[in-house]
Parts: sequence; structure tokens; C-alpha cells
Amino acid sequence: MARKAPRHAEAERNDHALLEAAKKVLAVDGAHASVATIAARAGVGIASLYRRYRSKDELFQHLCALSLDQWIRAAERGLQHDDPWEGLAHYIDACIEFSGGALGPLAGTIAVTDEMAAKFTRSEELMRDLVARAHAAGVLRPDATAMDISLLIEQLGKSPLIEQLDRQDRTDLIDAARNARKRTIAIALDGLRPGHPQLSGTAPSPALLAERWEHAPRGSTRLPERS
Amino acid sequence: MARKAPRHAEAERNDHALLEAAKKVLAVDGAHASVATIAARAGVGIASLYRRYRSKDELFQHLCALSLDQWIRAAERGLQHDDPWEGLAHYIDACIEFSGGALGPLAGTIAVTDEMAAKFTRSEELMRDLVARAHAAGVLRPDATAMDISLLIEQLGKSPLIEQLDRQDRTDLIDAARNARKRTIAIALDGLRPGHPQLSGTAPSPALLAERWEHAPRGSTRLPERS
DNA sequence: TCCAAACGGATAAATTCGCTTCGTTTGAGG
DNA sequence: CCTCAAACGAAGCGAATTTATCCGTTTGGA
Repeated sequence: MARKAPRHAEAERNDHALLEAAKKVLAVDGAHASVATIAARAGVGIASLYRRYRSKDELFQHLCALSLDQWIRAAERGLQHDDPWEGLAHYIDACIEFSGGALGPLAGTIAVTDEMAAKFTRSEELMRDLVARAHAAGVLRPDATAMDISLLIEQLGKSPLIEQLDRQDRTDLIDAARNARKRTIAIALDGLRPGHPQLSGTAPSPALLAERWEHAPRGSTRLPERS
Repeated sequence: MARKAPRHAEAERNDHALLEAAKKVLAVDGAHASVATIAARAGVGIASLYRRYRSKDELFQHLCALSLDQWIRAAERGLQHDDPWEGLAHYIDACIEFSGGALGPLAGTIAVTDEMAAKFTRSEELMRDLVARAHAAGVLRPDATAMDISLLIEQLGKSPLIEQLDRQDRTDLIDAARNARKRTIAIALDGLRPGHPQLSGTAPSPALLAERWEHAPRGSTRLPERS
């Protein structure tokens, strides 16, 4: 069996801290976030980052894959809800909450792995179900498509005000800002209920978003097995 | 009298192109946009930028002041509308359209001049009127405050999808993306109409946003007279 | 008590940025 | 058709970042 893991526990903790830190820093600094900032925020040395990920891009790819997992889980939990509207609303809330607008800036800057593309497809299917169920129950305005809702999530996930306050360490105000955004989200959700005038223009094609995850410029990079 | 302006016309055209380019680049690249990128996008040399503005910050300050003017004009035009709801809706639409999410990332990175602070105060007053009028006419949900609407505008102004497409020069898709965002905006506007359940939480304090423009770290920098 | 595994931070190498300097082009007045 | 000041574009400079590596130190199970 032998000496395999003298500080295995610490390594795993650091791995988690790194991913959490990367998400926060990405949300605040945008796509040009530096590895030094991420490592510092995680409270680890830079070498610990490069011991797990061969490059900055690989870290971001891993982060994307994990976020896609969260989307999938959120959709599954939404479908378990008995009330179709509550299920959809909780899904939207959850997606806005955990993504924190971190993935938007990343789009187009990293190579898309096969794994990521597959997870996106799965997530899209689940969401289509979620929306179809709400439509069938008549609790969602008929002219709102899954794409409309995806875009709404992306729009609301990124909050310039919260990012500014975060950047300036105004910890006294971010609670108020988060509360304020909750109200904005609630307003948008109300706009999704039935009983509103027909939306103008044609519904956006799902390809608009899908293209982001399907476009795989180079042979997919595979992450090394871990754990 | 004498030889005063051999190429005055070209200079003025370039000035305008610079400001327009700065807004676009800021929206796409965020607050770390470089002067080289801005000058290139405007189709002028770097020196032409520094001949008009003593520094990068001064260019951004001027841009902010101009945007605040646009906000004010949009609010005034909204108030001229006979229909209180139409006036408010057009105001929101206009603000989202021309700001393009350029000012959000700028917040907190440049010094706030007295001029900017004054213009923000004026813009805030006009908007309060706009909202009060809509409230009085009963065409706006009573629990939505001016702050709620300001935040909504800021949220919807910045579109990660459009920015990504812009960055990648996918000119074939940005029209579709803009149309898609129009739908998102329409949904949010519907959520502002009366007849929805009470918003949870307390209304955000106006200070949340105002603080951004009132905070004047150093003595205000004045722009050199031009024209 | 070992010693492999994991650690952190200094550091190398390359890039990027804000800004200046400089030689060239332009176009209205004479 | 010259003249020449005003405006131009772009190469270049030093300072500051950024990615990634190297190496001496710490840790904790066998």
C-alpha cells in the first residue's frame, strides 16, 4: 500500500478553496483575472495551483465543468418540485446565485472540452423539460422560450454594482446590494408570469447560446484523473 | 485672425470617433481597456488621443459626463411623453441602449468631478419625477422604487452574450443577440406593471448608487475648454 | 524517526500598458 | 502654387503585470 498521502487532506481542501476563489475573482476581475490573485484569495501558494492544473486555462475548464454540473443539479431539483412554477423559479434563483456571473466573461476565452459540451447538452434538455412543464401548467407566459429564460439568467447573474463593491471591499454595503438585486430578480420573474402582452420580435434561436459550448477549436483537452 | 485651423474639421471628427470607440471598447474589454485599443478602434493614432486628453482617466471622465448628459436628456424626453408609462418605458429603453453597459465597469476606477456629481443629482431628480408620475397614474407597481429601476437598467445594460460576440467579431450573430435582449427587457418591463405580489425585503436605499458618484477622492479635475 | 508528498514564495521570461517623441501629411491664407 | 502651423500616425521607452518554474521548507502517516 505504502506512503501515498502524507498531506492528502490539506491538498483536497486547497483544491476546493482554489475553485471557490477562482469563481469569486473571475466575477470581480473578469476574464483577465490573474493566477496570482486567485491563489492569494484561496490562501495558497501559486505552486499549489500549478500542481493541480497544468495551466490557467485548465483550471478554468475544470471550473466550467463544475458549474455545468451545478446547473444540471439545479434543474433536476427544479423538476422534483411539485409546483411547476416554483420549480422553475427556484431553478432560476439558484443559477443566478451560484454562478455569480463568473462564466459569462469566460465564454470564448477557453477551449471547450467534449465533457463540457456533453454537460451543456444535458443541462439544456433538462431546462427544456422545466420550461415545457411550466408552459403546460399555464404558469409561464406562453411566448417566453427556454432561450429567453437562459438569457435572463445570464443577464441577472452579472451585477456591476455588487462587483464594484466587492472590488472596493465595501463589505458594509454588499448585503444591501444583494438584497436589492433580489428585488430586481423578483421583478423579472413577475414578468415571466402569464397575462402580459405578446413579446415583440421572433424568439431567439437556441443556437445563439449553444454555439458557445459547441465550438471546440482544438482537440479537447482532458483533465487528469484526480481522487 | 490668421492661420488657426488647417485641419480643424478632421480634429473634431476624430474627437467624436474617439469617444464612440472608447464606449464600445469599455463595454467589451471592461475597465482595463487600453488606450491603444481605443485609438485603433477609432481609426486614429494614439497621439491624437493624448492631444485632447491629458491622460486616460481624463478621457473616461469626459465620457462619463457625456453619458450623464444622455441620461438627463432621456429623462426629459420621457417626461414630455403624455402617457406616464410610455415615458418611463422609453426612458428605460434609451438608457439601456446608449449606455451599453460601459459605465458600470468604470465606477470606482476614476475620480468623480464636481461636474459629474451635479449631473448625477439632476438626473436622479428627473428620474424621481418620472417614477412618481407613473406611480400617481397607477401604471407602475407601487412597490417598485426609482432605485429598483436604476438597478434594473444597470443590470440589463451589460450583456455578456453581446460582449462575447462583439469580442469575436461575430457580426452575423449580434443582430440576433440584440433582438434577444430586447425580449429580455420587455419581460422585465412587464414585471414592473401593477398587479404582482408584493416585493419581498425592504426597498434599497438610494445611497447605494449615489455613493458611486458623490465619492470624490481628490480635488475635482476640470476638463480643458474645447471648441 | 523517516521521507515522499505537498507546501509557499522568489524569480525568470515574456507581455502589456500608459505615455512621449518625432518625422510626415494636410489644407487654408497669401 | 507655395508656405507653415496644426494635426497626424506610429515606433519606442520604462514601469508594471502575468504566466509558469524552481527550490528550499514543512508535514504527517508508516
